[in-house]
Amino acid sequence: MSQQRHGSTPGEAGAVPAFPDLPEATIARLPEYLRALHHLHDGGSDTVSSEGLATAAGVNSAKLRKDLSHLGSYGTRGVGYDVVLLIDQIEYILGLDQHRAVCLVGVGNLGHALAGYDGFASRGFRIVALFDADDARVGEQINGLTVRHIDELSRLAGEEAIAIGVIATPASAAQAVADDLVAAGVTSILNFAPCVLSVPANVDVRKVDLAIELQILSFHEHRKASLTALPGGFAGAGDQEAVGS
Amino acid sequence: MSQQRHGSTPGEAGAVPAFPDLPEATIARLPEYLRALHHLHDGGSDTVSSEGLATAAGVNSAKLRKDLSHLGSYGTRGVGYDVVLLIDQIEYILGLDQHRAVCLVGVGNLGHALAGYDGFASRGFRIVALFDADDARVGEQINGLTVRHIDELSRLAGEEAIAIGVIATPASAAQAVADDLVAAGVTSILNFAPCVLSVPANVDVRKVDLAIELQILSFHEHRKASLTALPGGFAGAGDQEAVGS
DNA sequence: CGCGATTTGTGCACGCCTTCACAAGCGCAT
DNA sequence: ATGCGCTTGTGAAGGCGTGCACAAATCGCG
Repeated sequence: MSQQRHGSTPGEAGAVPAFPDLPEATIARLPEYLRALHHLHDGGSDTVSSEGLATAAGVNSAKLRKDLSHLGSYGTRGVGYDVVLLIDQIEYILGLDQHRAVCLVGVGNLGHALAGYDGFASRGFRIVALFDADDARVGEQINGLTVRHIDELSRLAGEEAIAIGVIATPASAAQAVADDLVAAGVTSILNFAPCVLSVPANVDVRKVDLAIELQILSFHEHRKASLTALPGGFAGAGDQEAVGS
Repeated sequence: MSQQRHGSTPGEAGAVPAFPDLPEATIARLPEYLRALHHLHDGGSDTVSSEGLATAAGVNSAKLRKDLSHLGSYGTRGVGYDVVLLIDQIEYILGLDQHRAVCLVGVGNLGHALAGYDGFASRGFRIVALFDADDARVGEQINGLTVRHIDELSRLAGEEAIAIGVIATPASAAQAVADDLVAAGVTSILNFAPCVLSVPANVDVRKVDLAIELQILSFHEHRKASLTALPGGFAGAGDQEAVGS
């Protein structure tokens, strides 16, 4: 869905290049397919039908087939998809065959958990550095990494190419950190701070706001509650509808 | 955005009810507007134009106006929107005026951080209970709450109505926990476990998978890398968009 | 009181995404 | 070899969301 905008591709007409420009919606689902495929692989499956994989990934089978068709014909009619082949293919498209270095800025409550989160390492992402602006936290050891001061970020960038930066700071510090990351050559940012970041067009930003998810659920709770309430009449508590004229 | 499906509304033709059924895309943006509005309010603004609010929320102004128009006419032409009025209105729609009890299951690495996350409390969500299946963790004090065993969930449900459950367990345990939550009367679930949950139609599930976000960023990194290796060389990068804030 | 500046609310067109439905292709049994 | 059943891949239709462009409405000022 609408994450922050990223650079539109120039209208270059590549004829089925090594990189088909997949619909954004498809890209967002590929990791889900990948997870389901790994699960099937662990369960001993060699092949899987679109119906089976769709169920495992929680989507419609037609959608899944169309998604996969975008990255080429890797299925066999009458049989299904080769699990291993499809895993390799999706991992290639997602660029997971290359281990991307991730750095994490902000080792507070959330950042601390992210630094130790198994789900990153188990899917090929290696956190190579932790940063914080708080001197009290600098030097702390987390999961085998030492927290460094944010000012050292630019120096680290010279030593190791960092592709992805994760921001887990308070909102007030996030923009400055983003600027630092961009200056250090980072071109992808995962932002957990509840604020809008301004970055150059060539930098991708994805935002995860935990509270927003709860608020969306809250809306649905509110909606469901208003439905179970008696349908006829009584417009509930919110009677602050000032009638204009 | 395709989160897990939730119950379709019966085709009842309510004429501008107290609850306009907003487009899902709009709902997902309302919390963002709300955050921007609070920020403006703290800054002393009484009114704000659609252009100003749109910039603060990182969206198009036409989109913002259309979103807000769905919940009624709360703006004044030639002037803008009354910040406080709009805050109240959005909070009402999102059901944030009612404090919803949240319980959290799984006090591991991530769950621990979530239990102490300020962003929940500061936006009206109160975590009232923590659960875990690991006896070694039961009894632990986190942020003033005692971790209880998952089996006590049903008993707590009798005492206090829990609207929202947060699952922060490993994927292998998530479905069983979801079943327990549903049995306890929970009708909204926020799932951090990387798996698909199966729940009754009247239960809403939203999923947050941190690793998926990284994988999507990885894709774009891969894409960008394959573009720079292309003909015209160097696609102009450095046009930072100036956003005063 | 009237006029111009300003901003909201929205009709409309466009594009993306989803879903259906089916032809094309593949393997297997006979 | 041939036909049958199964599954993929895709054309087409419909729905949803976005963004433009403009009419309607309001305020301030002379």
